Amino acid sequence: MPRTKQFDEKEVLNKAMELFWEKGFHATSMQDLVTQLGINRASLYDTFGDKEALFEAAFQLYRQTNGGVIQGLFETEPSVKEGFQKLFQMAIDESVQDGNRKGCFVVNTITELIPGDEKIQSLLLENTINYEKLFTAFVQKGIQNGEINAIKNPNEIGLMLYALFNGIRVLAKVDPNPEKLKSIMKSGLSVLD
Amino acid sequence: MPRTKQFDEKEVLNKAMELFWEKGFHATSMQDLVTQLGINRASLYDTFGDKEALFEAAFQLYRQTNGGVIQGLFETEPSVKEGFQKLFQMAIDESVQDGNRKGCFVVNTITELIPGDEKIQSLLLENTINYEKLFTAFVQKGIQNGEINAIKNPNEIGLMLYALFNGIRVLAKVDPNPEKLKSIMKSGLSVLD
DNA sequence: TTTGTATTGGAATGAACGTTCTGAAATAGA
DNA sequence: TCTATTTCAGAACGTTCATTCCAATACAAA
Repeated sequence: MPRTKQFDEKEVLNKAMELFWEKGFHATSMQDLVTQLGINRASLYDTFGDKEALFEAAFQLYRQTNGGVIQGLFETEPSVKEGFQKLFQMAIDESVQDGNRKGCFVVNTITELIPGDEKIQSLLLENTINYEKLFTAFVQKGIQNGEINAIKNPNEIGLMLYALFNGIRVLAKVDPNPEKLKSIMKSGLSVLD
Repeated sequence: MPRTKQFDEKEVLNKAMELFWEKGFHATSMQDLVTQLGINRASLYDTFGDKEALFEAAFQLYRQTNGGVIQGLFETEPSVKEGFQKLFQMAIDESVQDGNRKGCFVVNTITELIPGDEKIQSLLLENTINYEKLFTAFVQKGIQNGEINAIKNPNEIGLMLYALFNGIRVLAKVDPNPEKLKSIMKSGLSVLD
């Protein structure tokens, strides 16, 4: 009976993600979204709700996409040291290649929307703890397979590497210099030796 | 001849800094500033110029204050390892004690205003490079006084510690847990051993 | 082809935005 | 005390904000 949608919902959400990722929540206006997404105002509201709901959907899409990549890398990579190196190198490459200097959507959101809305705040906390566990477990795996000295504390090292990962994403926004970022990675990963 | 100012310029700028620091550039309105600063709209514009100029002045005040503290610490602290530990502990304490979860004004500004205005962008780059040099030079000092093994690369380590410093400020915003942050510090500073 | 329902385009809403303006108030020097 | 000059209070400016509304449109089922 009804008229069919003239746009692909996933495609549109992807564009919204890019926009919020680049400009942040407050600096992105609904007008920006209407223009860039190429769909009508009313369709935007009918499909995704208000600005906050759309942002949250876009953020979740980012989490899902990136989280999947990292989890996949950790699961398939037999060497833990190489796994971490690949992960950091991926982040560095992304920063260096991104002409828009978007940085990391998660980091951007943490710094922009805390303090603030409680919903997004708990989402950010949950996300962080997930990543910390992922990092820690991967270090643990390295200890179990003998790659990493069993004296090391996997929790401490996992947390540290995740913090460093975030720090790199901040610095890469100011100065996307591959050599410099590689130095940081090298020195950071030396804690695994 | 003229009527004298009824407010202390430095005091007002300090309040503006707090507000921008907590909410960021875009989420802070001129109305917020007028209300919180307790001075008149016209006085605000006459004294500091427009919103952008006021933000920049507030940001410079933050840089000046914080940069002075760090530089002072590095100059007076005889032990490099202890110096770094004190620095990180200061950042952790600040994060844990700050009920408003403001985080670091520099990190917040990097993630909010890049990409964007070129003026603030080059200011941020200059600031970052300054800090990196400061960190690197302090590691160098540790090598010279025999505290740190001369095999180490001071540039790599300095950059890494500065990246980690920024990462901690991000994570502390999501989860200001002192034990966790201390673990990160401990593991990070182990590169100096 | 007709009918019913969801989508669409675009105008319209009122509030909030950054900024400017005007006139009254206040004070240091003459 | 008078005068010159600046600050101050608050209204007013034109834009932009997020959101809603209303016909007009388009399409699946009858």
